[in-house]
Amino acid sequence: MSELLKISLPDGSVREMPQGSTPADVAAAIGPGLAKAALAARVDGELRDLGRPFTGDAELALITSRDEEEALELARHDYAHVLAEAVQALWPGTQITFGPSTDDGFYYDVMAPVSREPFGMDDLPAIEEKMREIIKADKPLRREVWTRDRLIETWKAQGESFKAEWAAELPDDEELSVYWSGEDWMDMCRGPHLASTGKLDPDAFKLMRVAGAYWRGDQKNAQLTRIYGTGWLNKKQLNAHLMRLEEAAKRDHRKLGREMDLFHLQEEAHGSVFWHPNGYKIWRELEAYMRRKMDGAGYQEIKTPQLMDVRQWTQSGHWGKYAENMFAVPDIVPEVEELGDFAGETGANPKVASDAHWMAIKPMNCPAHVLVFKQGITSYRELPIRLGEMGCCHRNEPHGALHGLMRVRQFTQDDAHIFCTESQVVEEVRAFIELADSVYKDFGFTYAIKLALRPEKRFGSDEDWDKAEQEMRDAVAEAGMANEQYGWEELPGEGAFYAPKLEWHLTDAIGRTWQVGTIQGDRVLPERLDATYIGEDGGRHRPVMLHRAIFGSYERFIGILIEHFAGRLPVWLAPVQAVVATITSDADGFAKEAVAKLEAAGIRVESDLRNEKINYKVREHSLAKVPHLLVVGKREAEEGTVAMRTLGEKEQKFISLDEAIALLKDAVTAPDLKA
RNA sequence: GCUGCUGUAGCUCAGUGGUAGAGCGCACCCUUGGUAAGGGUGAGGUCGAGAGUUCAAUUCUCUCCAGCAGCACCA
Repeated sequence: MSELLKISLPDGSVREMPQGSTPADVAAAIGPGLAKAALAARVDGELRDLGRPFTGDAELALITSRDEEEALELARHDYAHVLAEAVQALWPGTQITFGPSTDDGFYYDVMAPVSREPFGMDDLPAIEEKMREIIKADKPLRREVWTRDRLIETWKAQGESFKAEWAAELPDDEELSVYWSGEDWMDMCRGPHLASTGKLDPDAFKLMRVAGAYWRGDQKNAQLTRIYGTGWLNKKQLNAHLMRLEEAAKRDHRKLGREMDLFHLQEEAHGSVFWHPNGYKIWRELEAYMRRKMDGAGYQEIKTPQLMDVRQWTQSGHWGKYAENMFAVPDIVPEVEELGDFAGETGANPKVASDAHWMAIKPMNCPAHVLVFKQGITSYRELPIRLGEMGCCHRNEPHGALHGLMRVRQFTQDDAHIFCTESQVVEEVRAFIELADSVYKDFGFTYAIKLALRPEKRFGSDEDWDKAEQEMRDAVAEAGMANEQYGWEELPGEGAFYAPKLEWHLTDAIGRTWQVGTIQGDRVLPERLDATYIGEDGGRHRPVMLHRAIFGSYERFIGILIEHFAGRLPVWLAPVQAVVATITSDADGFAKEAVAKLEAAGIRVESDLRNEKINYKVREHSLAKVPHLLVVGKREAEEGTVAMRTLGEKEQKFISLDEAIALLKDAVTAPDLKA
């Protein structure tokens, strides 16, 4: 009976181990270093505890802190358990419910005992201290399999009504396990866990905040307190994370937008941006840039209606699927008496007749682009047709999702749709990949390309999806980007319901990623809206429609730029590219002359003739992130020179006004216009 | 949309059951100063909106709105 188990390792070797062995035993057999470093095991592809015996021959991979993703996940899950243990140790009678890991940490939902108020921020330091004690005690974490009845009874006996309820509802086919922390605390958990609490770094976590949560996310249920923490493998990682948060706060585009007077938001139009002159200068510069890029790439710009009859949206399928996120408008002229209080100050709603005919504000541009394509008869000889639009769209986003420029209700896309034949798809996608690459490089971004594959709920046959996905792969391969350098990755299940989606994820200056560009091959909408072209054979054919964008939305892209550059935009985008500041009023005349010349040279320049000291002016314009400051005093006025101070540089240049103009003219040139 | 927190001057924030304060900014005056804050004076607020409790509400209660954090969502 005591046959040896065959355990295959990632290097291809096979180790024979006695029955009842655990991954920990294998680690020990390989070497003491590995035994110490091992955190968990992957057994036949499933993450397991080190101490859980093999049930037969198995493939084993040992997880160490070098497997960062798994190690972090394990550590965060363990921090969550330690958090729960700490809270119960401090306040016996606290009920625990559920505590998973999150993107950068963990949380646990708990319910304070009746004897005290719900937990608040003030309680966090004490909980952290207790957590450190538990970690330092290095309590072994031991798995046991229990019967359902025993679980339920134990929880009931401990007054843990939530856990008892949950235990009763766990699926039948699942082995029910508990984990002991030492001998005095246990929690029901599927695992896996680290071997002991001591595997966690007591200085690599921090409790961040508390928030309310309902049991099972349902507001009819009891209200719990969710305690959030961030957790890492070591203190260095934690500090880096905290630094990132601090740095991100400094770069927050909402804060910088106010300080730099770029835009504002207010409740009467929440989710829609009021662009100020400075902010709109950035927008116009970007728009002009994108027009040049798209004109150069064979796109034709169009402009389509903001409002279309609801029946058009019904036909395209949007009304059925997204009506609740669309804005609809009754197609009526309000009569004066119907306006009632609406015309006054109380703000009551206008009356809408029950038989009003409804229009909807466009949430996207594609149906209108198909309608443009469908005008007249198109020959295959005209394809591909690339229709672009700086399309202003409205989506009624969930209110809790709105966030500065990043998530808005009104936005403008650098949108375009390419109508082409089946055989042109790969080449069009490849050309787009290169266009996108040239744009992101102009802004200094690195990026990853990912392919979002078919979702569960989808239109079309599996063969169609096979083909559509392969087209995208082929195009990326032909562009030479299906590799690690371009972060190439496929994301199963994340595509749109009608098509796979290539996505561009930019990495910003502090390592965050932003999904901006996308291209999707769509065969559904041309079908629904009956778009056709005449083929070589004289018959009607369905074009493929490629939806694509590079910035995504102007609003969001500007937000990303502000955060990426921390407000110090490249000179060609800076709202104010130079300020001429005087030292004394003797130089006012020369300053005005300099401003006039700079303006004539196409530079966005302002003068600062205020009765202030030069120190004050330097400080103010530096804080305003003006890239170039031209200081003129009596001496410069007499000599026709300027003292040019560039943001971020210590040295200033003493040069003639003409030299300064030449330097600035070069500095403000958009990257695509540089030689 | 869900949960928690927040809403006081243009901005950042303090404060109070008897209708409010600071710093910065702004205006005016003095100062003409050579590279990150010169000095003085002054203006500026229906304390998010509505209702309730109260002799009295910016303050307490409720409802709504918006913002922030997280979650869910993102064609």
